[in-house]
Amino acid sequence: MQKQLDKIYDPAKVEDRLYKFWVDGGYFHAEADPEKEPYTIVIPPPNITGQLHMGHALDETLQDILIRFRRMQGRATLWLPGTDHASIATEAKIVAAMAEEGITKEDLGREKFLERAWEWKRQYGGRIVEQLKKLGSSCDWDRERFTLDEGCNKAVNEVFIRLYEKGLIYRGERIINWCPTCCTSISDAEVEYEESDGNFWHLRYPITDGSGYIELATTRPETLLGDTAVAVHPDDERYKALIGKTVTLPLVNREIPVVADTYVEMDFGTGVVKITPAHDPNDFEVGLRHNLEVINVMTDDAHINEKGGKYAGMDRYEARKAIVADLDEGGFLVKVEPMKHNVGHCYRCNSTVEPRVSKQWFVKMEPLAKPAIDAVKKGDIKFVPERFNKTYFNWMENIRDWCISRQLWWGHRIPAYYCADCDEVMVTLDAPCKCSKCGSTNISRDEDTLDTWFSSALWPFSTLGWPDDTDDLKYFYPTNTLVTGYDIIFFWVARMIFSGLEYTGKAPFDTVLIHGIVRDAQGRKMSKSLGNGIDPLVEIEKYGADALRFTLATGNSPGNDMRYVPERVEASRNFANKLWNASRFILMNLPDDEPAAHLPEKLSMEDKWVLSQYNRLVAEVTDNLDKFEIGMSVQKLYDFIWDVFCDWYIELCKVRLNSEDKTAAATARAILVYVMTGVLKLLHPFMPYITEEIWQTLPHDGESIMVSEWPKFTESLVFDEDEREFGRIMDAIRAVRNRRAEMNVPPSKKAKVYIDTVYGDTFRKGAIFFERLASASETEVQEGVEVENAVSIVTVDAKIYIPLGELVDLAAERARLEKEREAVLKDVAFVENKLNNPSFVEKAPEKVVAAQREQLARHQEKLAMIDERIAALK
RNA sequence: GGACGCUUAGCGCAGCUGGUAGCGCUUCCGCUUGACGUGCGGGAGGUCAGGGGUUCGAGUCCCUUAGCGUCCACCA
Repeated sequence: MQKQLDKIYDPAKVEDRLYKFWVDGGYFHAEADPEKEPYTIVIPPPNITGQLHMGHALDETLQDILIRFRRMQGRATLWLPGTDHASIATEAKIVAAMAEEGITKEDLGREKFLERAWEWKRQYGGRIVEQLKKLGSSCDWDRERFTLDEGCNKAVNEVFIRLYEKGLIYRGERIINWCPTCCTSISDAEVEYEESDGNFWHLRYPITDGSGYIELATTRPETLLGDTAVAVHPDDERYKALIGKTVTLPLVNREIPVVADTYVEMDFGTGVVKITPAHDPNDFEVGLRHNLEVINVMTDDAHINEKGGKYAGMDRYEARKAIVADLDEGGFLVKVEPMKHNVGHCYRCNSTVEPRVSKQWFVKMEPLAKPAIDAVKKGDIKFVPERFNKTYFNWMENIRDWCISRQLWWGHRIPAYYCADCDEVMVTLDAPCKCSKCGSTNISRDEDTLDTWFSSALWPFSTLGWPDDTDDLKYFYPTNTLVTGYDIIFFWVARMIFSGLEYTGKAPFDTVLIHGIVRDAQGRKMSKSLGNGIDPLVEIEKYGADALRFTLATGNSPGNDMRYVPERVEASRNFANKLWNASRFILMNLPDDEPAAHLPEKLSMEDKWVLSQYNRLVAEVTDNLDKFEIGMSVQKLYDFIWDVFCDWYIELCKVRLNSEDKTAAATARAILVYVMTGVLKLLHPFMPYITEEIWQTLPHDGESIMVSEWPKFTESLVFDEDEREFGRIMDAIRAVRNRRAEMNVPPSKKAKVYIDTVYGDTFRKGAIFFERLASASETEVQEGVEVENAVSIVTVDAKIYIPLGELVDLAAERARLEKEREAVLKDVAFVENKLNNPSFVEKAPEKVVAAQREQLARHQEKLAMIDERIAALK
């Protein structure tokens, strides 16, 4: 059987086949195993409406790296996947689709609408899941969940009822953010503020007793219709006399009081504020303090309602125009001042949000926030990087009650029932057949559903069976790492933390690994409107999933944004190809009956060198992954594989592989397979496909690399002395190459290399490599040897001569040596300077001082050799 | 108004607990070297944004200034 691989790695031929192999093998599936330590990640469930984008690709890649790493370490590893019902986004899509057919939600009715929504979910909800698979994500698909499935619904109801009974969920009339397009309330977190150009309309309201006017200013003149007071600061001398009097509201002719409230800033505007309790959160508070009437003047779709008199029926902006015109005409408009101010927009549809009073359900946050803050303070939960603690604290410490009811149908329906006769509110799991208070059967269920994030907040435990005390919950919960972007800390992470603590008594995870967003090559956010998004699936098709993953994992540090530069994916693709060809080389040299990776008894200097380097790599990569330093670990793998293994070790091995010495060749093969196998394992979490494909082709034990054992650092495989020894050879080879390149000698022009060194044994062992790697025709190692008419090269360890015949120019040789001497002198001076500084020697750690002394000795040795050589040339 | 981040080679980025600056791409020179030209060898390119401080020693810690960016709050 001749093992043959293509010259170029073609991911398309490999990926789907291997993914199927993994799924069929059940390697992604996790079971509670008391013998093992669990490791759990729950996926941030992507919206069913979504398409895979680079943000997902990054998020999934990081998770899969951690998951595959821990799985190979022997942990019972669960990556729990699923999707989010995304109430607003999904409902909006379905409503839009229906609009094309000319039907509305109301036409269909709730039940029919939901049927349609589920049908839509069945059709499109699976799309994103299939896309996740393309990345190579090793999720346990047997446990796939949906935030609106039965289990999640059970958890949601349980939580709602418990919190209600505890008094932490309440229903009340409060100012909420209303999206007139989505026609629902949204939470504070769902409002995005954007600075925009507006006007500051200065108005004057006549004082009812005829004594004049009071001037004030507003950015939303249409809310005048709902004004129920005018406020001034109690200490404001200008207006003290007016407090307690009334003014007559222009256009409306309502008599409203002038109240004193410290909320008013005397220095801002005229120091007078019109108070519209129904349409501004601050005004609402003022209204409560002064017992003001609350007049809601707007409809659900932001038109003026019947309370607005002649303006009723107008859109809010039409009304604004009309009112301003009427005010002007009536002499109530003093001036219009252009002004920039922040306007809130719905994070889903970007409509301008309308603050308004509405009867909604809220979660009382203060008692929940406190333990959630403590959990992070105590270190039960760690943010990586740590700076996000601050973001989190800042939000949690200033949090307001969470508006959780939504005027939507697609979502978890609120388990509250109302008696039409006595207004009793009943919050229960099962619909009551009669009122618990008056016995009436005239009962109806709350029409509203819950904020999507209410169910997402329970995700780490609802997916494991909570509220039932299941075996899975006991074993896999609390989960370990949560991986997500900083843009979602408030929406999701914070809410999972207080939810987990409140309902399960445990922090839902111990670490939150935060990543940034993936931007385009120019650093712009990828967006639909800009059309600058890069489709991960297209990239996978072009370069392979491994290359994409590798790119996203490289040069990326936690919490920071990154740019997606096409050249980088190419570099990753090239790296995959490099690895592929290295394995191709090894395979070409392997007999059919080659045993799986093992270490032979008798190792050469270069074997020990590479094993040492490899072994250190194992330690470092493992350590980096333990600390979530993913970018660093991947960089080290890249450097080792390309530089140490391919450019050096494979080249070195060619000598033995081609020699007559069968034992030597076998040793080289064994080390090649050993290191390659180990490196494939270390690389597997980052590049799962190619590593599996190669691993399967190489001699191996076990079914799949993904369930093979993660390499362990082995003390006995550190060979300091051999590393040092081989380092001398490498230095010398590099010096020879360097000199030849400098002199423009083509590799085809070979010449004998003479080496004068005190490290005779080392250089005799390494002599052959000068032929392989430094264009030597033959190599002679001899202490004190001197060669006439040769190019000379000095390293710290050796003087090297290459008789290059007509190319040798002794004057140039001398000049070059003089130049080199200058450079070494500088090095000597630099180190000497340090060592001559008494406070350095005194205060610096011994290790550092010793290292500097050694450094100096090396510089001096080199200097001495250069001097000798210069003397000889004279 | 508050908080945070970034500023390192032409470009994109690393740089962990402070000890004479690294990677990829680009660029220049050379190479049909029996794994790979998606490659090999060699080179050029940086007063680590400015200023101050701590320290024997700072890209790395502290203060400060500037530019860019993000988040939170929000004065009607």
